[in-house]
Amino acid sequence: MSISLEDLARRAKVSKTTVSLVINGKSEEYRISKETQKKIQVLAKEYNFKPNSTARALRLKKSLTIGLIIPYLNRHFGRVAEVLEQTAREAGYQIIIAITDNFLETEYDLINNLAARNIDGLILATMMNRDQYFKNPVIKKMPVMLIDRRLEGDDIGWVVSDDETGTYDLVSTLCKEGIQDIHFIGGIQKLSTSIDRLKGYKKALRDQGIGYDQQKVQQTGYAVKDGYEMTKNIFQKIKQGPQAIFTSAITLLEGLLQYTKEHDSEMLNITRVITYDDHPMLDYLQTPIISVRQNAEEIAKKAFEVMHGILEQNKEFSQELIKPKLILR
Amino acid sequence: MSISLEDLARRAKVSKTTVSLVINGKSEEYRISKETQKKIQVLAKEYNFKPNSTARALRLKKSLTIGLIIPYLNRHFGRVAEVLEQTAREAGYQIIIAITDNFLETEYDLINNLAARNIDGLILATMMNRDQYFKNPVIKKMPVMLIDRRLEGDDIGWVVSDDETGTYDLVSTLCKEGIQDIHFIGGIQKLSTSIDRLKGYKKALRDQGIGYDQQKVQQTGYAVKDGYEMTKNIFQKIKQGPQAIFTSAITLLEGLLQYTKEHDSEMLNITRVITYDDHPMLDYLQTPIISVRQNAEEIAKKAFEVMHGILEQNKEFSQELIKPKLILR
DNA sequence: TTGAAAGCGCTAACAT
DNA sequence: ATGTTAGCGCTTTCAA
Repeated sequence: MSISLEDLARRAKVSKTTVSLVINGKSEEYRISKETQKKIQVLAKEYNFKPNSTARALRLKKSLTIGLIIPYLNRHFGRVAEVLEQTAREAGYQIIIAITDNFLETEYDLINNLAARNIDGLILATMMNRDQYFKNPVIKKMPVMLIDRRLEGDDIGWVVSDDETGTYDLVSTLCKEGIQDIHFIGGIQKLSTSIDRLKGYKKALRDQGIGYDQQKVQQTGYAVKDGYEMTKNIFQKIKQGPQAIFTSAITLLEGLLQYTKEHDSEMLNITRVITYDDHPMLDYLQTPIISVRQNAEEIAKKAFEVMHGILEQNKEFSQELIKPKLILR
Repeated sequence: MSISLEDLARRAKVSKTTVSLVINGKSEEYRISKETQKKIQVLAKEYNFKPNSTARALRLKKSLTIGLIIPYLNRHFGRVAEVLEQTAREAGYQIIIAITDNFLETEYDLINNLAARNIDGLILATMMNRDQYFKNPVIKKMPVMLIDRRLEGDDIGWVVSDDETGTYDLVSTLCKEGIQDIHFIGGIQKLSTSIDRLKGYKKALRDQGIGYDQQKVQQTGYAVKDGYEMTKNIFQKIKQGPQAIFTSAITLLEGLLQYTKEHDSEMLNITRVITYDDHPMLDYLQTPIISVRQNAEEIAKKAFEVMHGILEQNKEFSQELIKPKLILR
């Protein structure tokens, strides 16, 4: 710990007030004499004085800290966190990250936990629904921006990928190759990511004049093993393999690849695969897999920008759809 | 902000002390009556009371916060961060993450930055050398554990993968397949990861009776484009392709794959590839790539355990080598 | 132009 | 078995 403001005041033979004013750049406003300023600044440098941020936070009831709650630190969220951290730091804010593993109960815990740490705002990839969201006592009292998953209504701020359009483009591309039989492997049904991606899928089929078949849609969860099981279900029903499968997340794709590898890799010569989320390694697979890359950087920057506006400029929250990028293969 | 301890005391019609004791689990020690305990606990739950951690930190001069400085949040470090976060939280600690992108200057900035936030300890994947490390004024005054990269000497605590053995096993495996011509594509030369991996490579060759050829070793950096360039160098010298290439990190492997894909993917039918670091997608590449998976979970847990021991039990730092796992393909 | 003092929410030594 | 009180380091109102 470096020396305290009081120590510094004593050595400079002035009051705490004066030191505080100088340190916080309010010398002009309070007309502290040049020489007093100088004296304090020199001593501050000499003793490497840094105001104790804990005391400051307690007094100001502002911690210059923003909480980030996400399901995991995989490629996409890892990148979001990385960029958010850097963007925030440049603006003098600290990000603290907490991981839910997609458990609602964990999310509740973490929200309380972060709130107790006096975060000024929260950026959140939530498992809650609208009801749960508005019932949460912490959420009610704190600026919140959702990322990744949005909730209905114009009274909640969010920055998410344009999942519907992304999926629409992806599925349409395939349809235009003449493929009609496209199975949908999805994640957690109630999340907007799932809802919007399914919407895009349906819309693409409709626009291409292809009938929608409920039987071809499965949504059990985002884990690798979910992808594995859903793939299994498809191949057990259609022995010769379907024309195509869409996976709604990279983890589900992993499950699919695992299943086909364990069983009959040749299947992927017949079955075309497309996926939401991208990964550089996809470039090097045997099977060409078309994907959609979410713009993690843009999402992070925008989310911070809006949060910053709320905290420091009394701005309103807003809702932002970020275009993902189709990666043809 | 939730209600304060004082509020709670007022509602329970007891003093702050009593509430504090009950909340902090010292009821027995101070023989608070069962009914008082009950009363307070019920009210605490009812009002969702969480002690203000800023105030607590100020009073105790402990922030219950540990800084984590790493180069990026990729797969390996992302996993380390994830596990560290969860482990720490269970012990009542908060992790704050900062990203250097492998720039020494950024690292210095971040160290100062975190220090001003009163972190109790620092877990650090450093770019510093021994000299720089001991000269740093912040480092001198704070418990520090290195991860990923170690520094020489027994006066610094660290938890890192056993890079030498990992590489040794990897290279030996290949040698035993009868392959003798193995090129080494490495990262930032001065880091222990590079030094130890090169050591393992040399030792494996020696033990297999294969001569070491300086010409076959390149180490320019850990970026994807470094991997690309180093691969290019090899293939431009050896038109028909070398027998094998070892890449010292997954990013370098990506560079290699990119080069071979852009040029002549057939090359990988001749050239065997092995890599430090693993990725699930490797299972699905055409070319079977043997890899070494670092035990991110173990590294994170151990690093926290040691740090926790230092902070709360006056234990000494220690040095821990964590065994990575060979993944045959 | 500067200082005194209150108070942010909590813990713990000391009292009762 | 529980209460009183000082004080952690800082900012800010009010006073001088």
